[in-house]
Amino acid sequence: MPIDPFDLGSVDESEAARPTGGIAARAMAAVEAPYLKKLNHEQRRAVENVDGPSLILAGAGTGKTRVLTTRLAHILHTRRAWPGQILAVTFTNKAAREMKERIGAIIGGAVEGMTWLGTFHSIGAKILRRDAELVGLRPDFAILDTDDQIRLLKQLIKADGIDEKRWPARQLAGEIDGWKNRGITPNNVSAADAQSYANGKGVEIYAEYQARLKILNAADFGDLLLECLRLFQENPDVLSSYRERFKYMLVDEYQDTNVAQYLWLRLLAGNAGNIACVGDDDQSIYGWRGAEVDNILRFEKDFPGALVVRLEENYRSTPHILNAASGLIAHNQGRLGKTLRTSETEGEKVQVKSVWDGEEEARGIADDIENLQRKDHKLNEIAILVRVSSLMREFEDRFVTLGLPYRVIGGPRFYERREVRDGLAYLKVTAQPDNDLAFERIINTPKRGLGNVTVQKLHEFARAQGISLTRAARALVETDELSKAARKSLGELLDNFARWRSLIDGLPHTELAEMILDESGYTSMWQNDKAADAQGRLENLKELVNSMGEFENLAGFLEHISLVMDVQTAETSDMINLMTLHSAKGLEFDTVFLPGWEEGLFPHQRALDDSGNAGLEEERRLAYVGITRARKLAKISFTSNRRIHNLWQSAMPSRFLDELPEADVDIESASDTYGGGSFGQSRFNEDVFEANYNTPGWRRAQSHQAANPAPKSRFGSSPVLEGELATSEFSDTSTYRLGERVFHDKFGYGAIAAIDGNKLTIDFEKSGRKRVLDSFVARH
DNA sequence: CTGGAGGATCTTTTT
DNA sequence: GATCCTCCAG
Repeated sequence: MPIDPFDLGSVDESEAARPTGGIAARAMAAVEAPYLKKLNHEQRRAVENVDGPSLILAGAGTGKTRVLTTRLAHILHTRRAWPGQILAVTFTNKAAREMKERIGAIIGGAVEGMTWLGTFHSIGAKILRRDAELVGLRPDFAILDTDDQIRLLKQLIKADGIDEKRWPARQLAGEIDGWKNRGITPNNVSAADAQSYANGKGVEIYAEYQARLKILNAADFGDLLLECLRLFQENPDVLSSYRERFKYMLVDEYQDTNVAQYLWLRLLAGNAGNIACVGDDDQSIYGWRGAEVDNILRFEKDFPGALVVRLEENYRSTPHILNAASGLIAHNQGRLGKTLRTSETEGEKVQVKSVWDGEEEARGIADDIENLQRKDHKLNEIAILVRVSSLMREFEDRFVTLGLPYRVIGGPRFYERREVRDGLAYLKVTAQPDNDLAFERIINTPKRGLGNVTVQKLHEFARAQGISLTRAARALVETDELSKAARKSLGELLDNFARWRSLIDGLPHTELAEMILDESGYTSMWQNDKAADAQGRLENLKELVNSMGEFENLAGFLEHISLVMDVQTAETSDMINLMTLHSAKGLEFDTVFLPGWEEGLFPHQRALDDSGNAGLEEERRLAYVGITRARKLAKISFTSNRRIHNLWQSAMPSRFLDELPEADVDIESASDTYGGGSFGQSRFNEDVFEANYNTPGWRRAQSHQAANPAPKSRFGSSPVLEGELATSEFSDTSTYRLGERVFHDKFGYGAIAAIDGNKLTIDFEKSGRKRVLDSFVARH
């Protein structure tokens, strides 16, 4: 509800007088603005201390967004700044959108004046466009996405004679992104970093790549920040104009900032900046894409005298859920430390359940959901949070079988689908004739006889002449350089583009888009495709054209989609929510299922291998994020057997399970984790096991286990039968004796505690009691 | 230049 | 299991 008595929407920003937060205004504010009444003591401190740097540590469910938006409203209300003088940055478009909506709800129309509210990248792009020439670009530069980036790098790698098999472009793209995230230009890549790709050649290509971008008049996502930094550093006058403009700065999710963003913020904030950063070090889960938890841990050093407010009153979860999450996260070393509390007293314990395999896990969770549904639990209020998206499949299969409605959040995004990207490429070439990457994408899609040979010739010519591909094509069509067929085909394509281009101003852009897709043959390409998904692709193309309707013209649409890759969906029907732990951050549900808590999967082996203890701590934060999404009930499960890449692996319970405080956890004893069950047996055969025990992951897990023997687990002690192979090829009675010491490839050394036919129960020294087949152990 | 076969690979995800 | 990529025969 708009409550602003000053009607900021009508204030004329151009008038000479600037709001100074004068005595009168402050006095009015002191009369206790209504929006302040809804806040608790800590929140109020965070809102009212608007001058000077402050760090707001907002634990999960402590009203972070409310504080952020109220603080903004407070600045406006007390007339300390105009809407256009506040810089407010978020990470995602979704967050920016939400913030805008919520501020709008407090201050009304004045939110439209907040022109500097947006993501780091969109604000970076805006700043760059204003002074593009100063960094060697034109104001209409194109923004490349990851796909374009990789295709461009491939060309450079090939041109440099590097074996692309050995050194994939994707890897170099990752390295370059990493450098850009850390604010590193080609000139100051460290020697050690440089070695990581093609014996140091990576840096040369990085430099070539930057040069190419300038020629193409393009910037990638990293450049939107990195080039901004250069702009500020090389042009003090530009920097100071922005410093003067931004009276107040707000940063959301500060724990996710990377070095480049950090430098960007510091430059803009200056020494005495009124900068407020909101974040939670315990929810930093994006280290793998450059986020530096260190930024938040170091805040007080960076901004001496900063006010630090901890929001610890949790309004979301029950005490057991909070305690379980707190107990878990307490195992991390590098944290600022917060203790969440709640005034609630009731609630169920966190449940932990052990199951045989992924199928049983999905079945169990689906059963639970049906039971909840009978008790009128909304499906919308249920979420399943998985570590990796490949785990979603089992659940989807089960839900489809049962007819339970569900939605996948995250997942492959609309603008990343092939057909949408192709369609966009046609539009881009029409609007931006020199967009080489877009042109190359569709030059032979649909097939029109313009293959590698032709494209290579165009490239050579374009490079030699220093012109773009379409210009090169235009020139070569007039000559005999190309084969007759290619010449004809290319000529037609160019004529088409010229015609479409001439219609840009004459035809509504949605109609033009339809025309382009039809006349280029792109639509019929999919119409003639017999593949099952062709129909869906055609619908996506329609949707693409539809979505253009909201924009004024083609150029405006293209600018929007290069920065906003997500599509806002107004999904209202009642469905189960299925997503990765990463995309769950910021959301909350009454009931949350957390499947797949197994060593190697969660914590993920790759995180441990790549980043060691830091990786482990990030995984633990991810677990913390998962548990704290739940308001009333959290159900964790793990399997004994997991199929990964179509290979069966036996799994150990996640170490995180042992880190949950016992008092807050209920262990649901394994229904049928081993032996005798009606399922599971037939899935195993010796081949699978052979394969299993030889995978790299397996060996890795073993060496890891040997290096850090896990403490005896409350969960690991339930016996697990390794492969139910009780068939004729094994003797019925084992030749082993009770008490004999044996060695098992996976579990290590142990003593035989019981013998049942060819099944042995063994007390392993490192992994507790297991049931295994005698053929998997050796006498020691 | 095209299409199909065979091979390698496979966290997380935003902009 | 699925996808993406390369290689080779037509």
